[in-house]
Amino acid sequence: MSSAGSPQGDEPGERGDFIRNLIRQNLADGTFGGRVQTRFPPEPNGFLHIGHAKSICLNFDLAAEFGGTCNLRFDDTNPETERADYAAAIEEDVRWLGYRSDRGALYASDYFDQLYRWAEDLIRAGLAYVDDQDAEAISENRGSFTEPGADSPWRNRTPEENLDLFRRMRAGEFADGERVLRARIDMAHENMLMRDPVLYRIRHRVHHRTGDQWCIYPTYDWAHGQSDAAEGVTNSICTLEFDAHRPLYDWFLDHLDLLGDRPRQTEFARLNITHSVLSKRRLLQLVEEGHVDGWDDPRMPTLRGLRRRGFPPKAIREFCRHIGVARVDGTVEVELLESFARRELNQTAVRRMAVLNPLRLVIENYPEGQVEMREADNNPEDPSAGARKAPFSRELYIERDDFMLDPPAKFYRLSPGREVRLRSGYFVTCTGVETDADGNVAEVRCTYDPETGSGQAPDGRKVRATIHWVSAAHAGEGRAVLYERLFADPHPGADGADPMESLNSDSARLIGNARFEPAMADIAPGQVVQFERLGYFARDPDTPDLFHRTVGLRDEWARIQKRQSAR
RNA sequence: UGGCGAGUAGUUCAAGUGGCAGAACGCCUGGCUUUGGACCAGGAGGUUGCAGGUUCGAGUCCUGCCUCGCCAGCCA
Repeated sequence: MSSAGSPQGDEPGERGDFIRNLIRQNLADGTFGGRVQTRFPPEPNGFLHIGHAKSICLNFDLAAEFGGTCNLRFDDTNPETERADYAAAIEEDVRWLGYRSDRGALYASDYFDQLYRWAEDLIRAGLAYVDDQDAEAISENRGSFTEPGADSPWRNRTPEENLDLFRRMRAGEFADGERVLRARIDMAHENMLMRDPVLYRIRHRVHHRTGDQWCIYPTYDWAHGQSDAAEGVTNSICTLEFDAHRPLYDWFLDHLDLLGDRPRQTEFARLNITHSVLSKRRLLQLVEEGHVDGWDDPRMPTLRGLRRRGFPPKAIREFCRHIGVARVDGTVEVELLESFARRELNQTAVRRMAVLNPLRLVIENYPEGQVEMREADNNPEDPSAGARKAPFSRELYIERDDFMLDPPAKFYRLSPGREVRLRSGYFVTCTGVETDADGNVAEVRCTYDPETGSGQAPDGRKVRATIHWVSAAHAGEGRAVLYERLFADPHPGADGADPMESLNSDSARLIGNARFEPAMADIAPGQVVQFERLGYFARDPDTPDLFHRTVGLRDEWARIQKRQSAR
């Protein structure tokens, strides 16, 4: 079955994206002895977002599809920015997304000893040297895109001298920035990254795992490939900006004494989403400037934000599989993510009636004081979800939007003289309204047809609309937040603009006086429920009376209104 | 300015190694329905960045050009 456009297939021999094709080819020619091992390597210096999810899903799915393994490995080579609590949060988020690292959490810092030994090997081979130049001088002597760099005056030190100096660096004899260890490659190389890259820098800093054991720390380039090799990674998958690092990645591994195969780096395009930003810097700015309530604000594209918002992990996984991988930068429409949330939630979320903007409805011919329990399916898509009972009485609340005194064309809901169905209740016909001093509709009057309790009229007459309701005397009260796009512009910051300029000032609208049917009490903290006809809402984990709108239902009437007003 | 990477419906991706340019989301029509939801059926939407060339035949191969992204941290 599926091939084009649905890369989630795991049938061998099926065509797919360039990464899967590569792995299949490796498998066929025995490159890694039939092994497939990947890794997800975040730096523990912030929270994971939907862009990371793409990488997580790719790496773990690849391993699962080809019978391999995938590890979570923290790239913790820079003690200045990293923290243990970030690492813990990342582990939690990966688990929440639905993946388990095959060997628990691994750390680049676990390889500091091995990395150090490899560095000494390189020095002994005359391929690395200690440079006394400061950062500014190194930068100046690197040259430019069009001009070659200049050799450091310390480039030709003997291996003995380099070894001595490097050991003294490690022993703490020098201050931060006083010396670095550099690879001895080619200061005129057309790839700037090959112009004697820095391997170690001095940082007298406490590391969140190794404490004060080290005062020299490996750079990303020196640590990454070797960490991959150390743990047996076959396919090291990273984003496009590391493309230029690949020759370096290979150079190091080619000049070291490895136990196993040389891992292979492959790059793919990172994810962008419309009406959002994903750079760490912008996300941090949103939090620090108070545009959102924190890293787990439901408007944030962080996994914690999406979780609080009610996005099911499965929907995120399916989304990531659907968008596939390529080497072209692009921006996915946020509507696609939402459509995956709807698809999943439609199958799994229980239904409840909630009225967000209450309008009193009085049924004139329904006996005062009478209450009957109406049965309603928990989920029409899933009979095994059972049913609940909702109290029905003479005075109800309906949605203010479901009534119009003077209805325009194509408005099928309640209006004077018109009959509609109350969901899981009876047919009612509007007989009139009560208005307040300002002439606003304060209450709608109607009569009900006791013969329509089955949902159908015995005489076969039809109604065009079914609306939701709650019994006024039995309703619970609560609050709901309606979210819109955080950024009004689909591409915030495009053409050099400041993304913050397009912040949507109305991205969170609080509804303070929503009314719920009593069975809303069954909804657990964090659980997502469908408010019938309105959308999916997640009960806040900490504030039980608060619901976050995950995503609305498709709204045909809203679309008609939009079209009419556009005319 | 040098190097590398990339250009296929609005968007994201497909289209063994030259053989009828497709899917999903979005949009439009219709059907069905106790959610104007879901579901079902259909439709619109393409000069495959541009210009040449090779070939019976080019999204795919060749040449030139254009546009976009990344690279001059002791960040990752």
